[in-house]
Amino acid sequence: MERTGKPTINDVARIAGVSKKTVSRVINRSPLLNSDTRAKVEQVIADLGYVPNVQARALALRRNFLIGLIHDNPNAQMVMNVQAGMLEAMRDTEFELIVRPIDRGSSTMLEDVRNFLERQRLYGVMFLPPVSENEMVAELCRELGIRYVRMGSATLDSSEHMVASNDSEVVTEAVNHLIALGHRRIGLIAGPHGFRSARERRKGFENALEEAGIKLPRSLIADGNYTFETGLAAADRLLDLSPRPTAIFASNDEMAAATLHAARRRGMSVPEDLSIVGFDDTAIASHIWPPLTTVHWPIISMARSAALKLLAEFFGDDGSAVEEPSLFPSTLIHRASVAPPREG
Amino acid sequence: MERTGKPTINDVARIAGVSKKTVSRVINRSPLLNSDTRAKVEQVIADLGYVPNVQARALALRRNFLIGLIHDNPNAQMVMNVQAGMLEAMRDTEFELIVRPIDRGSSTMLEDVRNFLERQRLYGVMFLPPVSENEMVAELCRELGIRYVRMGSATLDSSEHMVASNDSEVVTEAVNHLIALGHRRIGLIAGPHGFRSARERRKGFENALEEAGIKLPRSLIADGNYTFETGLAAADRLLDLSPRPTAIFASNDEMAAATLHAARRRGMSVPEDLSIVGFDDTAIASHIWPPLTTVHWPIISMARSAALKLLAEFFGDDGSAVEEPSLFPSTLIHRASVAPPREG
DNA sequence: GAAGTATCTGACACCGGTTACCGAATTGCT
DNA sequence: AGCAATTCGGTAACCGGTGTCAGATACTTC
Repeated sequence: MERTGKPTINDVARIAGVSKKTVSRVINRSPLLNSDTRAKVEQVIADLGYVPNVQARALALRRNFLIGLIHDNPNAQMVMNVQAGMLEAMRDTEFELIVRPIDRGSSTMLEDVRNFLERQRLYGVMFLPPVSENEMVAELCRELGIRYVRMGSATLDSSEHMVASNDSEVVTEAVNHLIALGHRRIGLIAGPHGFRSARERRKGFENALEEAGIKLPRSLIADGNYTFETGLAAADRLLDLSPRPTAIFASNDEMAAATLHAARRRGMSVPEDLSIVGFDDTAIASHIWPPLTTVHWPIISMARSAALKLLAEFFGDDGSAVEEPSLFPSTLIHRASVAPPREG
Repeated sequence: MERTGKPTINDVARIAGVSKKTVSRVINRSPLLNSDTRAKVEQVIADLGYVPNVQARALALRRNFLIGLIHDNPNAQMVMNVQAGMLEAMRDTEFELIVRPIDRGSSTMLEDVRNFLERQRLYGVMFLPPVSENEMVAELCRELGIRYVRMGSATLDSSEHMVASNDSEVVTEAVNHLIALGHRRIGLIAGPHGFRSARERRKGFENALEEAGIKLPRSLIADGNYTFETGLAAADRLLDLSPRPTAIFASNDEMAAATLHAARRRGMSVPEDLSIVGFDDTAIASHIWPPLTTVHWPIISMARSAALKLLAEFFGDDGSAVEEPSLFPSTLIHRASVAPPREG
């Protein structure tokens, strides 16, 4: 009998002189197995170079060895960082990453997610903001019995299902810093209303001004969408004001970069004529000139931790011993885009 | 008998009063089927909301409905763009995207790729540079009988397996532009030696100078790694030269942005004191100030096209009728980072 | 030494599809 | 009408694993 293709569990069983069920037990590290038998089977597995068939396991277990990433995020750099963090956690495991962008606006969004989850039978899934802020997708995962973790800017779920940051407080800190330098007319470029992170950051901004007793004209708040283009429009609107703001806090780095772009386009110097603070600390923040003072959002760590939460059960044994953190404090990074206002 | 969970092919067959084989034929659009039968079965499928089980099909067909993306690329924005292009092509299909970064340096790289491909039984796989330039991975796909497409900066494979651009020529064009403006001392920040794209771009650079009869001191070429950090170091080295170059071509936008950063850090004006040209036209090129003159590399289109090549067979019927292009011309984008040298 | 118990191991059905093969039904042709 | 060719649909085996449960073996206990 010619042996073609890869060896299967049957080949292993036959050669080792045991049943395939026993081989299955070896693969799945079943505890109730005689160690001699185990050693014998493992030897055969090694000799043959046997690798269990993923598809067959998926069928029998009704579960794939795939981790999903569901997102609807306008910020490419951020998505990339999340992927990097997750892949780091999954490195050298048998898990793979499957990426699924969805359309937040679509009326079939929830159905799309459901179909995706039901079809793929993922081992676990991670949601990025803003989808992660949608309570219904979490509900859906619970209903389908799928492990999930949500990433967000506030705690929305229990620790095992959440990695969050403290956006509000750190923005307050950043704005306090501007105030301490003497800024009084401080503009805000807000994020999209649908994002919890946008609301948290705005809240942090308003808290700082309120604490300092600064009354903020409504016109100093401009709306953006977390994209460069909307940031540019918002910045232009703020810089057209008279008197101009002496500092602007943009709710993410893309829009902060756009603010810098807008300022320089009209011949202003940064930070002399305008101080700028961003949020995220993505690559662009340190790449542009002057490098941006911004809030470091530890997104790679968050993503890694999220993936580890999903895999915790698989790694088993110590499981809860090395509990992954759920709150990741953001920190203010001082760079060159902030200075005292020009004239006191 | 209680019906729990999702309906299976057996349920459909029973209710429609046909055998599961017939249902299977309907699903797989088998041509030899009575249209009445087909209609009846399709009706039942619709009523039940039946969806074929992906895992079972994967097992039986020895093939998954997954498209892989294998990359080892330092440029996050580029990888993101590729994903966007591929996902666009895969939108509304039953295919999903599975992402696999690998470690080019690793001695087990080829084994890693093989294991990945063998385990996952992908429908097709796409390789990004620089892995895509490795002839052995292509050989591997042929051996395993897996559809593949390589993305690169030169034609390395037959049309159905390749999407390529014309880096060399367009760089020549860009440098000719600098020469026409009067630049004579033009620096090059080269990409890593292992990248075909880096060699093509360098070749284009050297061709332009040669055609113009400009002899280039070796010191005007600095090595980079396509990352911002290495670009910064290379730019610093070039700007330390005396006399300084009046223009610098950086082999990608990241390094061009770093050059701008380095120049401004030492108080130089761009483009007055230094002209800069980049390559890729990623987001950062238009976001920084001044916006970069750069080469637009149509990577999203390339990626979309690559994915469509992989899926061509699946879409079937017209198949070769709408042949996807394989060569994607890059074009020079004129923005504000280039001007004539300061003094004639 | 017999009975009881804990520990392994194997037979068999099953996950939900597909393919091979075969028989039945329909159609075409003389 | 009779026979072959063609089309359609069904049965059974298979893809390569896992769950259930009973049987075999080893170890205690009295």
